[in-house]
Amino acid sequence: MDKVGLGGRPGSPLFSLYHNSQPYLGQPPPAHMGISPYHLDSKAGLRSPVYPFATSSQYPYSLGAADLTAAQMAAASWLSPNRLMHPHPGLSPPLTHPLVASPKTELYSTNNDPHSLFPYHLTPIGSPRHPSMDQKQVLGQSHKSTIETKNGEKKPNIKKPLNAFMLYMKANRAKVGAECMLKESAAINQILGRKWHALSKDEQFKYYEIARKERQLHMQMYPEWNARDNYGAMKRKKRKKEKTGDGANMKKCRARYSLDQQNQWCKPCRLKKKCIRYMEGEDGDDAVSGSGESHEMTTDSLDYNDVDELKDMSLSSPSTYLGHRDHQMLSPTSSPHLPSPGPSLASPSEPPSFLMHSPSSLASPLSPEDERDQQFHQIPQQSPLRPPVGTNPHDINNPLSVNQLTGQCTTTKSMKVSHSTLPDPYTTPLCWTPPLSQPPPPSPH
DNA sequence: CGGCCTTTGAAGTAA
DNA sequence: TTACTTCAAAGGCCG
Repeated sequence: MDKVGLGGRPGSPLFSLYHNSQPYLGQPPPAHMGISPYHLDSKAGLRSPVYPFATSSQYPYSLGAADLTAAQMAAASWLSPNRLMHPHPGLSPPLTHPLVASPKTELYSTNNDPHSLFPYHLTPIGSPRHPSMDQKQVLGQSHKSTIETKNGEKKPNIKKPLNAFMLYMKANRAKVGAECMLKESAAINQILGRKWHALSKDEQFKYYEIARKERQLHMQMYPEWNARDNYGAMKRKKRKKEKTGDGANMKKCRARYSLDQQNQWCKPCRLKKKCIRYMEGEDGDDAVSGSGESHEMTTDSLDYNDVDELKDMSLSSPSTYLGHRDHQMLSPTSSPHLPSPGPSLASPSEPPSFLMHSPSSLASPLSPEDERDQQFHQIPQQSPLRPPVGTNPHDINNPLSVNQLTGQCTTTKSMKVSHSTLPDPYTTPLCWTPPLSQPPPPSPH
C-alpha cells in the first residue's frame, strides 16, 4: 500500500501526516517543510545559487502566497486541512484540481481542458483499473517511448509521478520565466528553488498534498510500476560510456579509504562527508565529477592546495560550497528558518538574514579537525556580510561574475549559460539587487 | 540529436 | 540505518 509513499515511511512527513489522528490544522507541517531555506540536505549540503540573480531577496515580486493565482488561492482554500486529512482521500467528493482549474497555470499542461476535473475522484482508492486516456494525460504519460529493462525487454516508459516541487515548478515556470525574461530552465529553476523555500508552509503543503495524490493515482493506474523500472536506464548508458573511457578505474575517496580514514579523502569530499569527485591516481589529477556525470570540474588539472580547492568547490557546484558539517552548526535559533514572506523579504535591496550569516560564524566548539575544515571553507565565506557564493556578481568565485571595470558578465567553463539570455544584474531590476556595500574581493584577473 | 544544466523530493541502491 | 544516486520537468545550449 505504501509502495509509492502514500502514507509515507515512518518518520517521513507523509507518514506523520497520514498516521496522525489529529488534523493538520495547527500542526507542524511535514518536517521538510519546516526547514530553513538552506535546509539540511544529505545529498547536496547547503545549497546556494549559481546564477547570481537567483536569490529570493532579489525578486521584488512577493514570495509565497502572493505568487499563486487567485484561482490557485481559491483552490488552496479548498484544500483545507480537514479535507486533506480525510481518512479516505479517494472517496472524497469530486473536486476541481486546484491548479488545472486555473487556465493561467500550466500545471498538467498535457491536459488541454482547463475545466478538467481533479483526477483523483475518478478512481476510488482500492479499486485499481485500467487508466483512462484522460488519466494518463493528467499524469503526463504518453507512453510513446519505451525503456529497456535490465533484462533487455522493452517496456512502455512510465514516468515517475511528479513530486511537490516539480508540480510547483510546472505551475510557475512560465510566470517566472516571463517576469525575469529568462528562457533557460536551469536559471528559472534556481529562482523557483528560492521561491519554493520562501513559500509558506501552508503553500508548500498544498503541493505536497497534490503530489501525494498524484502518487496515489499513479499507483492505481500503474500498480505494477516501480520506480526501479526507470532507474538506471540512463545510468546504464552512461556506465557503458564510462567503462570505455578513462573513468573506468576511478574510485571515490570513500571507497578508496573508507569512513575511518577520512583524513585520506580529498578535502571537498571530507567536508561534504561524501565524495564529490572521483580521484584517479595518487596525485589527484584528472578529478572528475562525483556523481559520475553531474559535477563538472572547472579547472583542467586540479592541484590539491587549498586555494585551488576553494576555487573548485565554489565553482563546481552550488551544493559544494559548504560542508555538511555547516548544517549541523546551524542552531535552531540561529539558523535561517523559512523566511515568512514578510519583513525579511520586504526590502529587496537587502539580502535576507539567512544570506547575511556565515555559517562558520555560527559555529560551536570545534575539534581541531573541524577547525581545519572551517578555516578551509571560511575563506570563500570571509565576511559575515558576504552572501553565499553565486549571489554576488563581483564574487570571483561566482561563475557568473561581473567584471568591475567593464561591467560585463563573465563566466567560467562550467557555466554553459548564454549571457545573452540572462538578465544583466544591473539593468534588470526585476531580477537583480544592487551589490552589497561590502567591497568586493580583488579580482585575480 | 543526446546530454548538460539547475532545482527539490521520492525512492532505489550500496555500504 | 545511513549515505548516496537517479529520475521526474523544462528548454536553451553545446559538441
